Amino acid sequence: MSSRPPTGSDVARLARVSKSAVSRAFTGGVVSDEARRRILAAARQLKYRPNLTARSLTTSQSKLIGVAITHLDNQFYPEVIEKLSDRLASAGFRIVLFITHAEANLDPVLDELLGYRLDGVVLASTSMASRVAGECLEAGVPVVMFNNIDLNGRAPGVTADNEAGAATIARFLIAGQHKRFGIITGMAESSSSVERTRSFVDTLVAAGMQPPQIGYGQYTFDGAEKAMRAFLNAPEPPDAIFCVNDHMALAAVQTARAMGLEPGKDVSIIGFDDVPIAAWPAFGLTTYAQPVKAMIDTLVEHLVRALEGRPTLTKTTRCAGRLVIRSSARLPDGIQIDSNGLAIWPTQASDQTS
Amino acid sequence: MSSRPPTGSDVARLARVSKSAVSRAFTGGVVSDEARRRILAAARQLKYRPNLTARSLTTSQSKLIGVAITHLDNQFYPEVIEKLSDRLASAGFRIVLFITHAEANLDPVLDELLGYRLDGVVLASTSMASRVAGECLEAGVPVVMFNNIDLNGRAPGVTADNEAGAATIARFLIAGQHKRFGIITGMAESSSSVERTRSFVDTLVAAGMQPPQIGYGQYTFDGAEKAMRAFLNAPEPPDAIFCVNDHMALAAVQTARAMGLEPGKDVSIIGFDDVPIAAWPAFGLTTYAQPVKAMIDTLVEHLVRALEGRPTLTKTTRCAGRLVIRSSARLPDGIQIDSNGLAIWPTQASDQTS
DNA sequence: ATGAAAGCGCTAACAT
DNA sequence: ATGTTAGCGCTTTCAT
Repeated sequence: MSSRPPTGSDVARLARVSKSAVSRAFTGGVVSDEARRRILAAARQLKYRPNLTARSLTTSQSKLIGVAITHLDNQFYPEVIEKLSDRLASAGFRIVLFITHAEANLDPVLDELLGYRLDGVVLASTSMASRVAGECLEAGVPVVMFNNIDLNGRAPGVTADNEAGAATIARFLIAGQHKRFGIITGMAESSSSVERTRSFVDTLVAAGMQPPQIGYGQYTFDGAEKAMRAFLNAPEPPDAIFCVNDHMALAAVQTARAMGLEPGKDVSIIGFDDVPIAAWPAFGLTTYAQPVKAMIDTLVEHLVRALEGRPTLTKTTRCAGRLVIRSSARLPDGIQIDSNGLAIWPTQASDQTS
Repeated sequence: MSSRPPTGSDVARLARVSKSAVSRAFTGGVVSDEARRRILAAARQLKYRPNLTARSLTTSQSKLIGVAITHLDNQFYPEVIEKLSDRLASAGFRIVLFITHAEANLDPVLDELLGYRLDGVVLASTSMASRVAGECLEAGVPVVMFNNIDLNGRAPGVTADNEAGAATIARFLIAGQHKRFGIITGMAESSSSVERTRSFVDTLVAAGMQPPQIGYGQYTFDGAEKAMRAFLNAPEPPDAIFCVNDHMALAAVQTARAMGLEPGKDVSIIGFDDVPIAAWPAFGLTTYAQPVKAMIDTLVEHLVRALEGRPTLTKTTRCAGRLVIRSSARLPDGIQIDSNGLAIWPTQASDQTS
């Protein structure tokens, strides 16, 4: 059935114009109204669509953005991908997906990543992100890091304001009269985890509190559960626990319940992300919401800037989020409720570039 | 920095061979060991990688598979995408993502979908899937439907065995001595929803039960919650409710609890999918597990077959899943527990092509 | 405003 | 085994 998709030449012949005229008609060039009419008619008749692959060969623009990401089981990322896809689509770009499993050998992935002559690459929490970023940059492909920083400081990035977020959480917990703190961290090489952890610890200590006990959750449900059990079985269990992402916080909430403790009452648990299910009645997770929309906007801005050849920043933009107060952590006195029915804890604004 | 990526000619020149030799070296053609050595050395030195775009122009194979999907908020799809990406990657294909929001105008999407000369397209629960399938097929692009059927019966597809699943659920509920049934459906145009609903109703009626009350959940959390409230506030509320996917079943569980009812005790709720969080302690959702792995394998098989020009089936393959029994629905007597600690309800095998 | 011609980087006959 | 040649389908000078 599929003889061969029609080409621009086919259309040109039928419309009795040159190939160039067809090209112009489809790329917004100058064509007389009469010619355009004939071309469009011929194109419709033949069901012609410009071959984007051929176009990209001449324009050296693929209109394709690579997105590298590890596992989608953290609810946060599907959300990010969906929003990113939308924003990029309206700018005429499509996403080529690279789901990387901390593979031993990066080279095949790199060959593809660079072979497709993608217009840009987004590196979201990929293992070996800095190495990949370096190679892309060397090949002249713009890179933007997402919730992740280039250790070599060459690629721009966008993250939530991890410092402010973790500090806000610490202060909220202190204000709630908690005395013994715990933290469940993510992967050791994750900058998000590191930054949130450091800020949480620093804020606690600066306020004269004991530094928190540390559990290593590896960003997994099971890891968080294990860490939580260790906390709660200890002689002096923490009464306030910060999990560096919601996925683990949700695990912590359930583990606490399984051990007969009611989150928000017997023990306070706070997460980071504000994934959709954090708001579910079964959890009511208090968490620091990442400003996904703002982050994506910034990300796309970086990308577009680089694409237009404008000088690309190599800074990491940190977007301020906000603490969404629900029921998994005990409230301090004097909390306000906003118009959405969400409690809002005053947090100093911070949306600067650092 | 980015002068211009090196081309095969650059490598050829440096290695003092012809372009074709370089091409052969990178595509597994015949080259003498000596030549290959020089070529590879030159390539490494120049950091050369074949331009996949140019290659696809000559081979008319892009090694790109389009995946169209609506919203990722149903936990089931991230899982599918991840597994699909893995399987395709090992066959040398990458995914180009098309997240479609029931848009008014499909044409721009189609122009892209077909413009990239994708090697194949997967249509997963997209609105207008049949229309899109038709256009792709006409353009000579292989299409496989996922959990969705081509109304015109031209594209092959793979789904879970919805009939068997819903029937198993109905029988399980009947065996559990339930008397009044309810069902919360998805979108009216979703074949999965339609098939599951029909089979559930038919099985109930064939067993001499009253047909279920119907709630329209639209596949959304809010829709399911609303339907659930209507059920439970009625004078004669159902004591057993089947939600055609887990996303809604999870909403139903929480709604029941909010109304003071304990799922599995006061009311039975069963879902369909077995998304990861269905297994979380907070839910313990009894649900019919879609055999994702088998489905993906079959899907990729269809794709590869079409790609190799082998005669493509236009049948829909229905993969048998299994009922995973947890705590959200009252147990019949005589249930067995398998080695995973999951209860297994005997279900007749069914993995045929229909 | 339009067409002719060149070329993007690659592979695939077709020689040799 | 290797090189030469001719495209793949498009955009883009450059003339006219």
